[in-house]
Amino acid sequence: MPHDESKRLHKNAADLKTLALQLGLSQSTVSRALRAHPGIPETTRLRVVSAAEAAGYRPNARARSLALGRAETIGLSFPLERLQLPETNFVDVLAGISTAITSRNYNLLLSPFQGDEAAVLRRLASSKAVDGIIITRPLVDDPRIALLNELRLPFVVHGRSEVEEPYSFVDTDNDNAFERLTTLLLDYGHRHIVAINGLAQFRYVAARAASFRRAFAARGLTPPPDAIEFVSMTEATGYETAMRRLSDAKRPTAFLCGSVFQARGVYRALGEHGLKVGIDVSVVCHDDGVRGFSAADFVPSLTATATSIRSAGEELALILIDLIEGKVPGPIRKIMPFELVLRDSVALARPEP
Amino acid sequence: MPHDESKRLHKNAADLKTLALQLGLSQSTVSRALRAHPGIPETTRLRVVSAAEAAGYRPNARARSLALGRAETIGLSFPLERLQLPETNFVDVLAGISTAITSRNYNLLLSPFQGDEAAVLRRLASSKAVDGIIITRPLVDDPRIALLNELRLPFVVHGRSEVEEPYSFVDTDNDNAFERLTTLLLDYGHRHIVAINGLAQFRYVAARAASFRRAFAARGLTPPPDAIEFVSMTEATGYETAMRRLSDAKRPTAFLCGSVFQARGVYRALGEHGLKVGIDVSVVCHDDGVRGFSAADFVPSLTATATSIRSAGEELALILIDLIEGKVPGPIRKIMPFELVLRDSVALARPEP
DNA sequence: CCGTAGCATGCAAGCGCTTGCATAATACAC
DNA sequence: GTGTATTATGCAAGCGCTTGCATGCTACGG
Repeated sequence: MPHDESKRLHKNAADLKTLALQLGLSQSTVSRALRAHPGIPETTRLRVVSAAEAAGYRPNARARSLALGRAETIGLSFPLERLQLPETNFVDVLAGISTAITSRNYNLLLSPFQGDEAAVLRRLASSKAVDGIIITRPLVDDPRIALLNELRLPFVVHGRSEVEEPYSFVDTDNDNAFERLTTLLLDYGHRHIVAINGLAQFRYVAARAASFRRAFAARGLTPPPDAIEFVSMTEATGYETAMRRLSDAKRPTAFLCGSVFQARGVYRALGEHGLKVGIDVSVVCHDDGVRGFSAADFVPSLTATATSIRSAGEELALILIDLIEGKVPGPIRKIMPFELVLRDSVALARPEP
Repeated sequence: MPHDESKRLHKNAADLKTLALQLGLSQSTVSRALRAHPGIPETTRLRVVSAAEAAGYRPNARARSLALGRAETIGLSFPLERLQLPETNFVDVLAGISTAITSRNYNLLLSPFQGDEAAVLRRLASSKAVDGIIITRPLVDDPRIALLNELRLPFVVHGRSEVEEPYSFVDTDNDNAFERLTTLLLDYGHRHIVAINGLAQFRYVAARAASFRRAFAARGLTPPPDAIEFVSMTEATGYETAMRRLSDAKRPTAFLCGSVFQARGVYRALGEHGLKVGIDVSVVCHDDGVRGFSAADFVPSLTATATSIRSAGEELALILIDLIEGKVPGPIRKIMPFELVLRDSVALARPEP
């Protein structure tokens, strides 16, 4: 360390001990004054605080978290690919989480993983690197929930699972949104609707499929078994699926998409078939409010159930922090609201030829 | 804590002490065995390691970092907006960093901020929350570099600055890439080229402008002063700029874009003017390899200097970790390679009418 | 003027780990 | 069998903070 002396030239109090020394007080008093503990008279507190400020003192987070048993840090565990795929709403969730932790003065530890997520969660828990964790994309029957309960690490799930275990979550209102979208198309006279859903292993996909059928059932109808397509949430699959279904013997009159990415593919497929969206064929969609993919910007603009996945991210982090700090008791369940925004992509179904 | 006893039911060794007790060894020996210190016989080491594994023991990261003075965590400080903007290569950098820290077994602490970055850096440094930090988007004369040197916090900059201070960086080869792109257009006979550059406050923008002029100078030419446009890196500004310049009295024959986002806007503007890319007007671009925005996928495909900003992210983290661990000495400077990929967006300039 | 309540502050243990130094045990040369 | 290397392990002091408990002091009623 060639510059060791220069460090001492700044009369910065690097630690509590020297700060206490400078003030002629004990570490305990200084520590308590800085944390505004009751029993410390206001005058001392002010004296200590201003001395700390002048010295540029900040408590050592490592020592503090060891003594306190809390690190004021939350973790986010996610498969590395979610940052690599072009079409992902993950970044928006991350932005929401970032906003929340900034406002609550927490830190965010990113835990990307490849392969075994359980191992990552175990490591995070037993190494006490974080006070709690956010997990995403739960499966229908997700083993991580039981694991985290067993590890006694506070956690919040983005989405729901079917497990019996108690857990906190923030989820999109899939049930109502998809029922609403389906009902809208039915109202407009559509009966031959293709729902482009996500991959069946995720719980929200099942929920959406059920809502779709429920909307039909509410009018005494039953959609044909092939009405729902279970494919990934990308433009490419939206395109391929639409292309395939448009060459069905009986062409669908409407498409319901799970994401704006898929909807974009559907628009393209319709264009290639020379069909006009909102005239020849109707399209509706669920819109998570992903940056740069607004349903409002589609041409023609896309009727959609709008929600903010960014707000969901904020909510996730806020709930987790409340849980960690014991401000709220048991499992918190939060369903994010949505609204149906009517735009130009839906027309009355043409009478059957 | 209602479940306190159940914790003890698992005979997991929660800490070194109990693990040592179980093994009939001292904490020192167990600690050294786990870290494979020399002087610990192989047989003891194996015994300890397997016992630790069986007990599911993992060292407490908080205690470890306090004792060690290192947290095996790096920080990434960035303005919150960079996660909110739709058109950003930041996520790709993040993906690269994530990959690298996973492979080196480090953690990544995200420090989004709004407003005063210097305060964030100060906090990060004096609270010892991270061992080092990555900063991005340096200004021509960036004060953060001096600050971090003063704080003695290891850091790496994504990009370069003009400051005298020593610092490590990873940067795109802006100089050669833009000279190469400009030369290509000049080779094809273009003289009336509009370069759509970034905002002038960033150092890379200045470098790119200089390279553009240098390519002209190499043939004894000088571009007109309005040849370079300093605008943000978005589709919208690419579009607006191109629209504006296409109605110049003398229409440009080629556009050189700083990012694929801008190039996308230029394509759209040309389309609206009824001009064919690669026939009527040529377009070249620098392509950072941003997810989902490949120059190869443009129609017609876009000639570009290709680099991987994701690899740059990896490099950033690897260098920072080497710096932290003292594996490399002073400032490391790394310029990422690129290659010029010829595609269909460039044609010979039409002879002047 | 004494006793005691209450206020301001300090002592010291402890959070769980690392590590310099010491010590006990063994090996080997003579 | 003694002396010295060498090997295997342990002791205890920190890392910088928090906090339960103790202590000295002032103030006030009687």
